[in-house]
Amino acid sequence: MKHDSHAHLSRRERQIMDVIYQRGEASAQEVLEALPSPPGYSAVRALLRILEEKGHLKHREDGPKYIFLPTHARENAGLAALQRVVQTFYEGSVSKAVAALVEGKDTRLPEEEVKRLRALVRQTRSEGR
Amino acid sequence: MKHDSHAHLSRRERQIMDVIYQRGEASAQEVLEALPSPPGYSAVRALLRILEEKGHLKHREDGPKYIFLPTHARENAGLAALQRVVQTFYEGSVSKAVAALVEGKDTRLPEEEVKRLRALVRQTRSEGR
DNA sequence: CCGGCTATGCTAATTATTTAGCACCATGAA
DNA sequence: TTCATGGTGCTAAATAATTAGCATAGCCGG
Repeated sequence: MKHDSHAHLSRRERQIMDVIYQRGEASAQEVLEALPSPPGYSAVRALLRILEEKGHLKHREDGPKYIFLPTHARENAGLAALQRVVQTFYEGSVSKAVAALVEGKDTRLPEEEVKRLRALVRQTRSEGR
Repeated sequence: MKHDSHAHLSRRERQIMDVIYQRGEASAQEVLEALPSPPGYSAVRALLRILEEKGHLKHREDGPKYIFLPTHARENAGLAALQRVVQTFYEGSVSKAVAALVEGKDTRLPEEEVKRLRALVRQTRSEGR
């Protein structure tokens, strides 16, 4: 488990990665619009370039412009983030974290979600699956 | 959903908050030891003071020294962090996030955890609990 | 062709973060 | 008492992050 990216990214870098993960991919313009207290356009592009140099982003060209996307698949990055949270706030206990999510005051889950959860847990095998 | 603390903390600040959340509370010395590529002692204390000014930490005195602890209870901070991750990486779907956690390759859950999960989900009611 | 628009790359300046250093206070041992 | 130890606060310097500005290239409409 090497990529604790979040630990070494700067604030803006993190914000930008979050935007891109959330959308899947984004142009400089789109990133700009999604940033809190957005800086100038060139600032965003500089950061995007840096993130690409550091290996967190790559881009494809769409006509004249660059569309940026993460080099590490969303699933992996998401899992890493989740595990980090579980580690930091829930003593490494997945069930405590899930409990918080499910019972949390802001989380009224739609019926559909609850169904999925039940199905999920039913299938779960313990250590030697 | 106000406290998206992580979005506006600097790198070191975040690292320190993580250490303190993980341990519950800590002295400057303990924080220092837990930090990755640890700086000098005064650096740590400066950061602790700043975090206290910003309202993220408070301290109590234990003999001559300060023991720092978070102002926002672990549960709240943890839930906020979880929700942020769910939002960023799983399109807001709790069940997708849980699926990742439970099926993730690094997560072989101990039997005990699985039991708790099952119990949890059994009790879960959907939107109007 | 030429000007306006929208991209990009790069550099330099500004601003924020991070750090070390020094002065000070309390305690306990010689 | 006197000094070593281990804590604190504050300030200024070093380093890193963030930003704006300017030069350039492609494309489209007049």
